[in-house]
Amino acid sequence: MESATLTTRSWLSERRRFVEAGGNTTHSFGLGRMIGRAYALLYLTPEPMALEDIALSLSVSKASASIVVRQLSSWHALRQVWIPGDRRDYYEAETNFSIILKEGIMPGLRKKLQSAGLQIERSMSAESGAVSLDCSRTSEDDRIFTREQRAELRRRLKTAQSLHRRADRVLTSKLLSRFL
Amino acid sequence: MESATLTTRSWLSERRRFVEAGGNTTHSFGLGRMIGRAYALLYLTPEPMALEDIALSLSVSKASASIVVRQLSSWHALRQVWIPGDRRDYYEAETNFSIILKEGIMPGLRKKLQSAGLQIERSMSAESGAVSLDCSRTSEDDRIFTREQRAELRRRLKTAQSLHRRADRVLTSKLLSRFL
DNA sequence: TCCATCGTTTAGAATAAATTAAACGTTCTG
DNA sequence: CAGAACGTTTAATTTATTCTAAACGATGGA
Repeated sequence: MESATLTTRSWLSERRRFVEAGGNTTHSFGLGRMIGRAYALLYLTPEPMALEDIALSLSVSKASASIVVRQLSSWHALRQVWIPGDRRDYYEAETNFSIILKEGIMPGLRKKLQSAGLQIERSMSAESGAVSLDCSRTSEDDRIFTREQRAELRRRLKTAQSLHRRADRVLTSKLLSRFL
Repeated sequence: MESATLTTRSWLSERRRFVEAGGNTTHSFGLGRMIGRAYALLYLTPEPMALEDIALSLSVSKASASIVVRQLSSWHALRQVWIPGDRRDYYEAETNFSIILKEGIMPGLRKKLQSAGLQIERSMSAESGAVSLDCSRTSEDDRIFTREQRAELRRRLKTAQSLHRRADRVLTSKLLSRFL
């Protein structure tokens, strides 16, 4: 064992920078900063970490750590590890990104898209059900649409629906997973 | 022209619901609520709208409308329309989603990914540059990594880098655009 | 030129989100 | 059984974001 086992402090400060960069990345994607910081930390920590270690390393309360760990776990981005003779919960990063993508992120995305798709369908049936009247405009809020405009509306709703379907298909298919 | 030109109020309230749903969707994707509301409004409005119309329809100030319109324009999600004899700026929705995706969203995503990729590279060179020492631990903050752990770190950084590259390739390639 | 009408900027207020300390329930240990 | 060590929940605070009103510069008539 002549060659060595202690990394210099420079590497540790580099890891800190990595952690902050992870936080900035997730934050810029609208996911909050803690998520990226926690995952990045565990990604660059070869041994499992206990909740308190995580909290200390990130300089946040145990409560925050608890929440972020739960979030990451629900995305399959973290795996819980039990260490015999230790009551604490240990976590390590799931390093297989396609698992995180397939099991964690994609389902979440699909769920969000689904509610959008529902609204599109509702609007489509509302549009086709909308009775056209010639007179009796009851308020200023009412608006006139020509026949051509109504046709355009229908066209747009159809386009939106087809986009939605294709997006869902992309998320469902293994195609994207294969690439990532 | 016996058949008619005035949609009932029910359609207009449906449009309002569509607008709110759009807002909720973009909000759930971390983009803020106004973006989705504004785009949805213009998407379901066949004629171009002036800034103030948008503000009134969404019940927000002209300042907010101005900001959100600029944002959407930068994504190529809105097109500016000039109406002769009218000083105001009119906007209409870009209904070709692949343009929005290719010109507006993808470049933004790539830019965000790029800064993450930069950090990965920096960490890789820091890791390989990290000198191993046997003694002279200077502070509690220093940590021991075994040779195996350092190898694992390198492996993980490489994995992250390759994921990053593939993600960038997916965003760059026409593949995704073809599907959407 | 002067006034009215735009769209934008900005500083401050309102709103939403993240974070924490403290209380709580559980589980292990002595 | 009592106490300590966990992780979670909650209510309150802090922080960040979003939104607005007012001021501003620019542009186009009168």
